[in-house]
Amino acid sequence: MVSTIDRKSELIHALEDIGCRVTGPRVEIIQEISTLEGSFTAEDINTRLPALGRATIFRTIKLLQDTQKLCKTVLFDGTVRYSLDTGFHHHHLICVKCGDIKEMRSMELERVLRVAAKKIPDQVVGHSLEIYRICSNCS
Amino acid sequence: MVSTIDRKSELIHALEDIGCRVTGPRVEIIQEISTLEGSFTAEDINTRLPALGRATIFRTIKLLQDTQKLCKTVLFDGTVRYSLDTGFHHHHLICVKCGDIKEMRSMELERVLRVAAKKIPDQVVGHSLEIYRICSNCS
DNA sequence: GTGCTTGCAAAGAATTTGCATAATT
DNA sequence: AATTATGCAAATTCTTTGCAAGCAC
Repeated sequence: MVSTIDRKSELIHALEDIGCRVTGPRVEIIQEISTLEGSFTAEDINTRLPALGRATIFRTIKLLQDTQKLCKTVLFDGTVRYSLDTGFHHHHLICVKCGDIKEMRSMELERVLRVAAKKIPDQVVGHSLEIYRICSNCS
Repeated sequence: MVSTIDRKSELIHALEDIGCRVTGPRVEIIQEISTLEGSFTAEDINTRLPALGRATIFRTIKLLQDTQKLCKTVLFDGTVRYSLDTGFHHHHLICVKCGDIKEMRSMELERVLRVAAKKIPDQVVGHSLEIYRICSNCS
């Protein structure tokens, strides 16, 4: 299990690595993201950090996506949510009630997807798979 | 192969079935959708039928979704595209260059997905799978 | 000090809604 | 004739941008 502190410094270092300054607002946003267990929306951060400008929140989220540490997911209804990213290829378990997103990996699924890709005449460049569920909090 | 005419009357009947009137604007929109081979955006229809109000286009598209004959897909970049729907469970083959969407079905994939779902402790209510490719027009 | 960042407000883009008018059944 | 549908324009929602002032390095 990764601690909040570890996640926080990992994200801060990731920003530094792409040449960003470590500023107060950015640290505050990273703090919130690290504390949140599941996925979140830009609005979630805005609500928790009302002193920050929305633009800063969107800009920081974008930077974190650039570091590959944050993953953007557009849900079936068009809602945009973000979740921490391990950096490995993975799929999402999405709760249809609260929108929470968890990562999921399965070698078996990947294998079948590779086989399926071979049957497609065009060049396959990737895939995304979302499994919809009702999470334990919501059921 | 389904003809444009068949698709058109199928969509018109589908609207009638949910208690909608068959109006000029709706028929025009259905005509365009039936003629288009792949997927399309609301803007595509608006461009082809500039005499119609945008609101009418969005409202008609929504009605067609209600009939289950039209499928809404939100792409990785947030773009919204629509495509004709067979009504059966299926997945999407999406071209990363032009956004074109084709339906795809695979018993093998479904089987593996069912097995994967059983391993998830929560109640799984569905899934969606998109395979990204470069279509023959774009490659 | 220099240049990257911030917050505000304004601009955008996409979609929805209210309402008077027009068309369908 | 009774209702539903349309088109326009205004309102929404979410996100981005321009810019002067404020920080990090």
